[in-house]
Amino acid sequence: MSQPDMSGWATGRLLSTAARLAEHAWDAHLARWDLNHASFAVLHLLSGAPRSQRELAQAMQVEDQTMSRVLERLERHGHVGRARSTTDRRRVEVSLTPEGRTALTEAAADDAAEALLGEAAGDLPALRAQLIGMIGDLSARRWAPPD
Amino acid sequence: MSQPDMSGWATGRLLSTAARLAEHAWDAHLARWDLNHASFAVLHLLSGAPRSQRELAQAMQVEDQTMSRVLERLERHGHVGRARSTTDRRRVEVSLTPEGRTALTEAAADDAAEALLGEAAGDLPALRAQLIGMIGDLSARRWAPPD
DNA sequence: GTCGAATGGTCAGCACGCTGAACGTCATCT
DNA sequence: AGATGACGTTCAGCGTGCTGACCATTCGAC
Repeated sequence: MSQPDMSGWATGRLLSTAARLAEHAWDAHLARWDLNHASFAVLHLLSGAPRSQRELAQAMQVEDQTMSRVLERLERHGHVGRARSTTDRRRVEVSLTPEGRTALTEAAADDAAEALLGEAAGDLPALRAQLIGMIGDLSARRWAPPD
Repeated sequence: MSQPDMSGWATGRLLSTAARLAEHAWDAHLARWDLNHASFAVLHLLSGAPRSQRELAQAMQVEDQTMSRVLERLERHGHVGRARSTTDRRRVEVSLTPEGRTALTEAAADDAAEALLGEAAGDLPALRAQLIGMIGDLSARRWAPPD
């Protein structure tokens, strides 16, 4: 089957398409544990210590509202617990449940998706370096200080 | 402001984040014409000749249902017209309206987003080549023949 | 102490992606 | 011609992302 010619595509479209395909492959792998690309990354962030929702949102470069719903889903599936902080009752402390920790460990163990991307990308380290540089640049522009 | 350390991020997460940031910058530019990254790409595909919805979906590497709704929105804003084909009444022929063509021309004229990505990415041609290779590989796996 | 601003989360609503299921239309085979 | 299957589109529903608006809590200035 012939691939469409992508040489004329805008770079943004290439990025979105590649991201979608990567997410799809990853989600297929993570579905076993009722996880997906977003929630898995959150579990990973929580593996060290509990965090507030805003901390998680910032670490994921996502808006608070988005994180709120991802966590709602994670809680619904029993992967995390949420409890209002006792010292600051505005904050919600999010922590891994034992089930969440197990799921994280198992899902991270055979990371088929990362291996897949390794094959698909010619030079994975170079790609990662490019993406990291790009994210740094674009997110600095987006949340630029009102100078 | 210190960037979070992304060296530990999964590659899929890097891709998604970079794509989201690129889409955001692009959408901000296209909002003037009631367009966004998805609908703009569709207009571009239609600039040559009218197409059926399925053709558009395949060209965009997207499911039919998704394309259906993007087109519904484009029609609502007057950028495209949709008409049942006379030769095959299952098909819907999508064509640019004059307003759509004007919007496409204007939006494509000063493509601020592509320039932005050019700055953000160190080596844009290399990045594009990597992404194109990756999309080819991943989409072949996804829609692999039932061998 | 009180008032107002800043902070942390949530709700409502939109858009793009996906899956699964339905619908009308064509094409083919008998 | 009638049944069967393939095709093109849409509907229902979910998930992640966004924006804008709202609520409760805390902190600071007075």
